[in-house]
Amino acid sequence: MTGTQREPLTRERLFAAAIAVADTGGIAALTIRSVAAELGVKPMSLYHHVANKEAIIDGIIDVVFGEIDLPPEDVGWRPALNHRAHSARAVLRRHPWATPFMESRSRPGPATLRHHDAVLATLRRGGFPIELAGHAYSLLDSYIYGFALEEAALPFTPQNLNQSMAGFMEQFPAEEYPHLVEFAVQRVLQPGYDYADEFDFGLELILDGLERRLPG
Amino acid sequence: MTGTQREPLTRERLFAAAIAVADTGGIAALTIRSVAAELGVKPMSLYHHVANKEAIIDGIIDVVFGEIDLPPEDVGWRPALNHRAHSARAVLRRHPWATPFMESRSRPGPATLRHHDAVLATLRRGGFPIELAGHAYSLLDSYIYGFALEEAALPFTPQNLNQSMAGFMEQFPAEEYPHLVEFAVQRVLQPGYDYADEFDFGLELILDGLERRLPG
DNA sequence: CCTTCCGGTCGTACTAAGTACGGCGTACTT
DNA sequence: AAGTACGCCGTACTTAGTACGACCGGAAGG
Repeated sequence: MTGTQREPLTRERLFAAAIAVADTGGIAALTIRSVAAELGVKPMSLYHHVANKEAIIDGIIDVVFGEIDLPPEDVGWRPALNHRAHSARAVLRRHPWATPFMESRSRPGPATLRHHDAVLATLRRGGFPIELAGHAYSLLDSYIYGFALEEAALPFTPQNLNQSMAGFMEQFPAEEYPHLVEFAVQRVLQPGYDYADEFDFGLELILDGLERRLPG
Repeated sequence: MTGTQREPLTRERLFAAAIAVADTGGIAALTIRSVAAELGVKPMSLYHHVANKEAIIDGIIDVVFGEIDLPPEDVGWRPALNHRAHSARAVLRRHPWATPFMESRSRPGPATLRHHDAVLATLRRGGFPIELAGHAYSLLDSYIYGFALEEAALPFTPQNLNQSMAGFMEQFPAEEYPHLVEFAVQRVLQPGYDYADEFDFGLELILDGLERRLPG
């Protein structure tokens, strides 16, 4: 059409555009039309590369899984799982819209399957009996996803914390929720507080507990 | 219109209908039109009771919070938190669509605030210094929500497990994911396996770890 | 070089959903 | 009996997913 040659559309470019849209505007902004616009293309063109919007979600979730580092194989199970947990959290922080979908795809992609396989391998190689490996995986991922969910939901960042907290606490009668107020004043509003720091406490507690439950 | 007198519409009836719709058809089925139909009323009638669809979500999430038992005050912190965790999980199992929204409301309702206040009270009364109370709350809720998210996402139930697993494993070349296959065959497909049982392992591990970190 | 064919893009249009605007009936007040 | 206010709804506009089939440009074959 114009003189500038257009990159040909591919599933990869489509998914990248979809992720860019979701990163910018949240999952609600992810529409067939917005992705098409991001790509400089008309909506119906996407349907030659994906079956429908569901397939786009499937695709971008697998891309997100691919961004998470696999547990390194050259260290013990504990540092390996620690590394993978921090990587997962960093990725979910970059793509906060993704968390609710990570485990909900009925057609997991190859990166997803490879990831799960590698984590199970780490556990088994680390000496976890199969049952304990299942417990450990469930616990770790529940924590990681749950934490990502909470972090994504926080209405404040360390920067705007004071303002949003003030507006927040005007909404309700403080006397009715004394412990909430105590926690806000004595903890959240103290200098240096950052919810992100909570992640390591839970992760280390969980890894401690798993180590303690390892046989032999 | 007809002879049968119609119940007057209220926010409470509206929220109850919305929850019924979501429980039946998932969050995607929750539309202004479907809620109106559930109530035997026309769509625009709802707008006399709520500002918009967001306000309906706000409302039903507060109702869901209200269904969760507060930690009982007449027992120690550990059984109290255990009780509240199981109650939360049971509620989120009943309303699986709710999990991603539980912490994402920028206008939490009274049941939500009361709930958070009561949990903090339990921790503080149990001897948790304020910082540890924050750690504990973040960890517990991350785990509970994360677990609920995973449980809601599982494509199988104990009943249909074998069939869905079989269909599932045909989708990919088994040799590429040996640990996934091992886990499926040696664990998930064994009689008596129920993902729901994983909840207690993690919860007890977390409560153990918290107890261990309590001062004095 | 021209024709044929095909993969990929797009125009049109239908359906579902959120919701703005204003009408209208019923029941209670005075 | 007339006014009034509240709550219900008819209509219609906008955005979104997507079915259907047309169109176009380059590759393949004569």
